[in-house]
This record gives sequence, C-alpha cells and structure tokens, in this order.
Amino acid sequence: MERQSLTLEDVAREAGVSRATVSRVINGVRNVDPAIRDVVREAIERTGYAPNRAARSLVTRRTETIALVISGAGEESEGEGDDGGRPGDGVQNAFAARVFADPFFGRVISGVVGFLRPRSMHPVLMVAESAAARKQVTEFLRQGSADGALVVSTHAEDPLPAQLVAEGLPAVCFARPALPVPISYVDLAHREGGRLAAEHLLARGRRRLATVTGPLDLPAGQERLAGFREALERAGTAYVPIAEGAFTRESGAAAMAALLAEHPDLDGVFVANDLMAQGVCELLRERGGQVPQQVAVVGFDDSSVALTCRPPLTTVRQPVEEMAAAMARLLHEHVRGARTEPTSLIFEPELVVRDST
Amino acid sequence: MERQSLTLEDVAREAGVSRATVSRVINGVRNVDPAIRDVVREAIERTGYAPNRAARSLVTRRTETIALVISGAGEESEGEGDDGGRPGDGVQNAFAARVFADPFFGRVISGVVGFLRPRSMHPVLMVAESAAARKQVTEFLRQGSADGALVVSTHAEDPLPAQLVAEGLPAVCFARPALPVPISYVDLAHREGGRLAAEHLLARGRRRLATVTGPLDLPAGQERLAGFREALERAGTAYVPIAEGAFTRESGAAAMAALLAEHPDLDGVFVANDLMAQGVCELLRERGGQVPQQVAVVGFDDSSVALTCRPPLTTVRQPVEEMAAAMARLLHEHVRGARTEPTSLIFEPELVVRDST
DNA sequence: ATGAAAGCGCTAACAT
DNA sequence: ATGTTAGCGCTTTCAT
Repeated sequence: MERQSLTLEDVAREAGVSRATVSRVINGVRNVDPAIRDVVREAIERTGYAPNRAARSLVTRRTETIALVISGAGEESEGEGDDGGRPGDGVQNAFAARVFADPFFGRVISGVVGFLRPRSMHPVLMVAESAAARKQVTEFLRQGSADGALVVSTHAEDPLPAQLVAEGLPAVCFARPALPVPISYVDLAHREGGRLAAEHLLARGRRRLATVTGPLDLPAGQERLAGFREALERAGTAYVPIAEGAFTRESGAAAMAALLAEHPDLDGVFVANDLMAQGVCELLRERGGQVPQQVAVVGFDDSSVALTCRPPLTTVRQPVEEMAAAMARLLHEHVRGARTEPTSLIFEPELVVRDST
Repeated sequence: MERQSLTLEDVAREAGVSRATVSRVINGVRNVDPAIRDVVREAIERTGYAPNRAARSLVTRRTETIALVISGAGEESEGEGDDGGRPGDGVQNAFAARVFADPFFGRVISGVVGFLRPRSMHPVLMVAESAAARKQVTEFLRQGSADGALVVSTHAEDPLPAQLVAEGLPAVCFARPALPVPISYVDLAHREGGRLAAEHLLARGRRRLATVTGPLDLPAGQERLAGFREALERAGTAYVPIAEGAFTRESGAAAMAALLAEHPDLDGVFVANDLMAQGVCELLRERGGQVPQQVAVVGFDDSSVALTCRPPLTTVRQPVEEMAAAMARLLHEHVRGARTEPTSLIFEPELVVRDST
C-alpha cells in the first residue's frame, strides 16, 4: 500500500545515480552502462516505483491514450449539461443503450483493445450523439487528454469527422464518412459483398429475389445495394424489389412485410445486415414460411446474431475486429507522425454459408 | 486549427490580468470581480483556449478519469506482452470478444457513461483476464492515469479486487466479490429474485419445476438458486431438480437437455439468466415443446435478449443501468474523500411478465 | 556514459 | 480581489 508519492528522485537516491539516468533506464534510451542499468532496475523494483503519467505527458505532449467515439447525429439526450451533479441525473442514456445492444460494437472494441493493449494503451470510451457531446469530444482532445480519436458513426450526417479535421486533431473513421472529409478511414468493399450475396442466391437457383437495404443515406447502405443489383443485372435481371431498413431487427421485419405485400412469391432475399435478417427470419416464421425451403435469406456482417438466429444465417462476413485493429494502427501512425496523408484501408468481405440458404 | 500551444499565460496577457486570475475564472473560484471575470471569459473565448489536462493533473493529483475494468480469471490470452509492435499481433482478443457479445456489458457501459458524462468524465475501458493484464490495471492506477476503478468480474476467483485493495487504490465492484474483500460494491438482492421467479411459476399453476442455475461458485448463482429453493420449500416442495450452467446460451440449452433427460414431464423452469433462457427456449422448440403451454420459462436480468427471444421472456429484472450509475457514484465519492468505508448498495429485482409463462 | 538544470502549464499558498 | 511565486514529477538539452 505504497502511497503515490514515490518520485524519480527517490529512486535515483536509492540507486545512487541522478534523475536523468533513472529516466533513461525507464525509457530504454541507449547510452546507459549495463551495470548501472541493473542497479537502477533493482532500485525501481525494490521501491515499487511507478512513473507519474501527468508529469511525463506534460513534457512529452503525449498521453498514450486514444478516444474511441461512438458518434451519432441529431437525437439529443434529454438535457444533460456539463454542470452535472443534480440528483437523479444521467442514470442511463438511450443512445448509448441502443448502440451497445448491437453486437457490432463489441467487435469494434475487441479489435481496438487487441491492438492497443500490447502497447499498454487503453481507449477512453465516449458517446457523442449531440452537439454538446461532440463539443466534449473535441475539448477532450484539445486539452491533450487523448492523442487522437477513433470514430464510429451511426448516422450519415455526423458532423464530428469534419469538426475533428477542422481542429487539426488526429482521427480515423470506421467507414468512409457520408460527407466528404479529408480523413483516414478503414472500410469494407461493400459493393463486392452485395455481389457475393447475389451470386450465392443465384447459384442456389433462386430467381425471384428482393433485398432489404440499409439506410440509403449511408455509403454502406448504398454500396451493398449497388453490388447486389449490379450482379443481378449482369445475370440478366433488370429489376429487383427493394425496401429500406434501418439496420435494426424491427426495421428488417417491417421491410420484409412490405416486400411480401407486393411480391408474395419471393424465393430469396438479401438483407443488408444480420440484425435485420434476424427480423426477416422471425417474420417469415410467424407467417409460416420456411427458411430456406421457401425463402432463402442472406445476411451481412457475420455478427453474433448470425449464429443465434434460427436458422443460423448465411451471411457476408465483415472482418470487424481486424478493421478496428487497423483503424487503431492507422491512428497510432498519424499520432507518431509516421503517416500524414489521409489514408483509406479497404477490407474484402467473405461469404459464410450456413443454413438460411 | 489552433495549435495546442495556447497557455494560461497567453490568455492572461490577452485579458490584461495574471495567470492566477484566469485560473480562478476557469475553476469557478469565488473572489473574482464579475467585470474581470467577463473580460477573462471573453479572452478565453476569443483565443479558443483549452487548459492542459496533464499540467492540471500534475498539481491537483487528479485525472478526472476512471477505469472501467472487465475482469476475469485464469484464461490467459495467447502471449500478448507489454512490448508490442510485432506485426499481426493482437488483432482480436477472445475474452473481450466473448464478453462484449453479452448485452449485459452494454447496459453497464450505458449506466456508467450516464453518470460520468454530465461531469465531463469518461471511462477508460480495460480488459483484465490474465495476470499480466491485471498488472496493467494496477500500474495504470498507480501511475495516476485514472483516479479509481470500476470492476465487473466474470469469474469467482478474480484476484483483482483484492489486489486493488492491497495497493490502496480506490475501486468499486459490480456484485459482491466471491472472495471476501473490504471493498465497496453494488449488487442485487438475488435471493429475492429467485423467490419472485418461484412464486410466479407457482401462481401460474406449475408444479413440476426445475432450475438451470448460474455458476455455483458465484454468489449470484448461489443466491438466485437459494431464493428459488426457499420459496418452493415454503410452498411445500422439498426437492427441486437443478442443472448448473455458465450464463451462456449454449450452456443453458445443455443444462435443459440434462434436466429433461431425468424429468421429461417438467412444466416450469427458472433459468438464472436470459442468455441461458434463450438457449432453453430454443432447445424446447427444437424438441417440439411449446413455451409456455407445455413448459413455462422464467429468465433473469431483463437484458435485450429477453425481448429478442421467441417467445419474449418473462424475467426477473436487474436494474443494471442504475446499478452501474450507482457504482460510478460510489467511486466518485471515494475518490473525493466524501466516503471512506467500504459500502454496499443493494438493489431490488422486479418481475417482468411477458409471454414465456 | 552521466549529471546539472531548465522548463512543460498549471494550481495554490502567500502576500498585497 | 488580485498578483507573485513556488512547486507538481518528468524529459531533455547541454555540459562534462
């Protein structure tokens, strides 16, 4: 139970050297006599010294911390200000609750932590769904509380990436921002994913196809649809019925209901994410439809619900963990100055065949 | 795009006052002439000044940051060290991936963020499933990178709480540690929850009852079972079949299979969490059993899967968001010195009736 | 290869 | 009510 008051000075005295030498040993700088180095290390061990991060940050101008921001647009949370402290405030946060219910974010966190942890770095989790919350994010970075930001947007109109760039703050996005911004990002070849889904359904002999799309103001929504359409077009199908969803289970079911109302004889559907595909499967089952005998369903993401779903989903895998790790690596390079230009890193999707087709 | 090099000095010069005065305005200290205060505020606004956190932390010895630790025991991840940097390392993390697939953690994060954000504080997310990872957590705190830790353990033998206490680091646990440790925690009246489940099943006229328990080395597992048993005992039932699960969907299905093998005529089952209850429902459906007509199922938690599950689950609600917010508040009080003794805060469960009973 | 010393930007006595 | 000043613990020239 050593009180947090041990300083470099103490260790230096213990080892019979100067502060500077101890600092060099700790930071692994060369030019230190191996014998002295060992003496110092032993002194550190014996005293249980832990360097003070604030003091180090003050001089290095680095925190070795990055912010992981889940960012939305619009939907303000009810009256949370910066002045906190009133009783009963902020017991929960609707946006945060909804967002973290999506298994997608668990994968992002897992990937980010996978990259950061071996480097003794840890992400600060921030939720930014309102202008005030976005302000908190930029302030946080401008104060030097973190070296940069990883941003995962849930909406097309998210102004955060542009704000970050305008402030000159290092940042990397998951997915290309819908609004053009000179910022680095990792993304998936969504179009290719749509193509994979179409070809698989065709190969299974399905001909009366339709698709439940993601939000069409999001590049991911547009591109998955475009790839699907393109492949069908090449196979000779000029028209394909579509219904737009919102990447939630409920919206998937609703979109499918709309599709069935117009085209009761569908035999295959490409759904732009697994959560919506789950909704689709449930709706079909409730109506007595058999998946895949009657209607084949292809999802997108290969999230945990793809396995939970009955039947387990054939889906287009998005390597989220690897993408998240790459996003962290990109940011790390920007912060270190090893990379300066906005860079895009595109990953390839992969079809995972299970029982829904 | 102001470079991060604006200091108090600059603002002071701009406002024509001393550094100290600017500092007082920023920190809301009294004894500042309202006129001067406004001049200073304007200068801050004009220059776009943001105080440097490291410099402030260095003198206040506070970071206004707390660590949110998801802690396990045993299961080491494959060879991640502190020296990072080899290519291909840490793209993902099995423990983190599994943990964040559980909707429970989303609720914890939501509750914690709900409390912290109005105070301009943000959690640093840490995953600690190995001795090395736990070391990172204590080092992080000893360096003064965070003021304290919120720890959510996934295993009974988790040594982290005891380590934190031994180091004199402020910490609060979600749930009472299985090993006795003088530490603050928030928890649920699990026994009461078990009782609620039993009484509801009895009220529904079910008499051939059984239960799928959580891990019995966890207080939550033991207590939920104890409460269930106790209530049945009072109603005259001396014996109830049990099968132990691991709080995962798969383990729930397996436990139910074992139960059915011995007691094919069950008409009601209490399952110690919703994830396992989902597994139970799926197994029953696969075997042609009707829920609730044939077997009534009561879950525990009221997590998002309770709604996703077919049929939607009757379950014992655990107010996770409020508990998480309370945990953050408790830690905040400990850090501020407003509270010194280890404190327990017990929340009451609530029965939520849906379609599975 | 090592030490001395100058700050990093801020807060908090203390003096006025 | 405001200014002056002494550090907070560390890294990093610059000497030696």
